[in-house]
Amino acid sequence: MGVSLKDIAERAGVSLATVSNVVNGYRPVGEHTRQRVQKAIDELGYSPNLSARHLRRGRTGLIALAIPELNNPYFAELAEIAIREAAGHGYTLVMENTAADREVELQLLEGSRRHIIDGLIFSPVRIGREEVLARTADSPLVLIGEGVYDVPHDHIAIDNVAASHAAIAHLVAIGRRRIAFIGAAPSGDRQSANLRMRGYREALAAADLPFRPRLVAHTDEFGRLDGMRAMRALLALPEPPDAVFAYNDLTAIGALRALAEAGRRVPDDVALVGIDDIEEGRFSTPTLTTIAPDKEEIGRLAVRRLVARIEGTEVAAPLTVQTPFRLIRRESTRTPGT
Amino acid sequence: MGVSLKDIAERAGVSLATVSNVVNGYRPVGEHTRQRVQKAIDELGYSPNLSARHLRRGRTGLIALAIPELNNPYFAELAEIAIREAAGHGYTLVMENTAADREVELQLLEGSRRHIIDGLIFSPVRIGREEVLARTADSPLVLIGEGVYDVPHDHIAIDNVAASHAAIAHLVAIGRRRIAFIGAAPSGDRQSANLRMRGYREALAAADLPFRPRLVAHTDEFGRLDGMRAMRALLALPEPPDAVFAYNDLTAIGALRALAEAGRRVPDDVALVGIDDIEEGRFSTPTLTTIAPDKEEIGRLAVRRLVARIEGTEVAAPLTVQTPFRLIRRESTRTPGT
DNA sequence: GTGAAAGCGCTAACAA
DNA sequence: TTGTTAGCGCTTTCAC
Repeated sequence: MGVSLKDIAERAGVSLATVSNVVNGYRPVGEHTRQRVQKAIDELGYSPNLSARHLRRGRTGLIALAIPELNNPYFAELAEIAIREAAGHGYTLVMENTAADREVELQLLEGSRRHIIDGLIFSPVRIGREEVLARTADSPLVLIGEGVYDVPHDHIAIDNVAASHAAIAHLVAIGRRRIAFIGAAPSGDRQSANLRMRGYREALAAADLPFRPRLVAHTDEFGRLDGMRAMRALLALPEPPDAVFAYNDLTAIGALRALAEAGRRVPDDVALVGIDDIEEGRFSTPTLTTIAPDKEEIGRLAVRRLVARIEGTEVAAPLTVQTPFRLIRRESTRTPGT
Repeated sequence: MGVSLKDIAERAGVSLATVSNVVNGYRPVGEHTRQRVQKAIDELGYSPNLSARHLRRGRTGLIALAIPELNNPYFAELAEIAIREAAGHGYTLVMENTAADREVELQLLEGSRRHIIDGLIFSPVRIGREEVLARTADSPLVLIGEGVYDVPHDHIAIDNVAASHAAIAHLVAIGRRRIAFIGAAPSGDRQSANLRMRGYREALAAADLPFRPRLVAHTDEFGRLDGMRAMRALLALPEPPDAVFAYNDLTAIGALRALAEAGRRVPDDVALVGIDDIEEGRFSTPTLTTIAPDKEEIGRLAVRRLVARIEGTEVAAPLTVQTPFRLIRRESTRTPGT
């Protein structure tokens, strides 16, 4: 199986250590020696055996990104950024799909992959503070998304309550009064749904609008189908909403479809705002107004902080970083006269 | 760093080899011994160090899935299936994004990850038969998608020419005569685009329709934006098409948006068919008629054949497997009276 | 049925 | 600036 350091050493007439130093640059190597070694490497086509390196170093060069749904374009876009950033630091990123399953999330925390990954970027949805605190694995952990705070780990997230606020404020500003929320979690165990719900209620209160429980649609999951069903239910109300704030763009897209099927005009009859700024929302008809998190920043920061922890270059106490977001107004809230 | 075999051996009062055999089951272990060892494993919380195991065995337990765009939901859906299947075989799947870049594809073939992966599932778009034949890496390779045939590797794909045929035949059947194709590759180096183009021409000929070069729209990439631009160009023609066959669902979605912006009705003015059956097309307005490959089958089969090659259980000559596809008719071709 | 020991390829401590 | 060597944790051959 392939060319080893030893082969190179023999070919170049030097010791193993010297070849290793040419490859890794830990200590200086004479110019003449370096060239001979490099020549041997090129000729024989050497590449280091990572298993051996990692066995020795105690690290694998792999980091994991655990997300609740690979199918959600938001996470696919985030993953793409994280993969690129990880590669830039010499790490390979492996994706773990938790499928928003509590058991899978717990296993991940317990270090089911302990020996294969150096660190974990984790977007938990079914577990909370207690479970994270009870974590037994000892490799670095960076949390992304919402839901778990006050734990001794770096955490990158947008301010969900503020984001919801901004969405509702926008709907209020264009004159809507019966604003529905799609995507409340059924059992309350989905933290981010709770936060967005809280922002919804706070913003309603701030605008002096009554909170109407019937305008809150619960969903099991947060995909297109869930959004569509929820919207149908809202449309069946005696007094349907004139605006909808959806948990994410995916449920908003589903709502859009339900509205089209029901023959409602968007935004004239019902205005619509989502969260995530997935590309799909820039091409739907109508295009979708959304709260855009800075995915680039989230992905990059998460990887950077994780790598810093792994390599011990970061020693400061774990930080919770709020990344910026902005409202992107598109056709789904572009009403005449506003 | 963790509990090792040695710790277990000491605790249970047996040799390393015995513990290894309890863990791996390569040779029988006495019942009494097994229990003592198992007890020690449970108490100490042992899990094998994979780097060490892999160094010894010469394998890493990692397989890679290299795709041209993680952002394309088709590949995200495929990846999800492949990850699940790989896990079922005890492998971890890492995703490689080639970004449809020829250089990246070549590096992959040369085994840039030689020592980190046991095998590769590869969806090439910029390279052809020669490059695959010149491959230097020696780990197993399974090709998916179209473009490279007659190479000594397993290959899973749908019959692209037939798929295009089916799409065009459907458009002809609902009475369309000026059928455009969106997604011809500019330089001809994108194999699958060429194949779909071929199917398009053949099907036109079979229906006694003239091939009109002006109805063929070239695109640089194959995303929503590309589809939108191409559609705009087609609409600017003196005699625009009455139907469009798009390279994939993503370009079709872009085309749909261009049609909406231009105020054209779909399917009344222009009917539309894509390929891939991504979920987005089930929720767009109108919903998108598509050629649906059997993603489940493709993902599962690719992983299975790769694992079989890695583990040497498959010794038969490499096979090209054509997986089934079917036309799913939705609103974008649902015309009155057909 | 069980044990002893070699060695996978590499890094790093120590020596020269 | 370069070389020697121990040992990371595991599997596997050979011996008992």
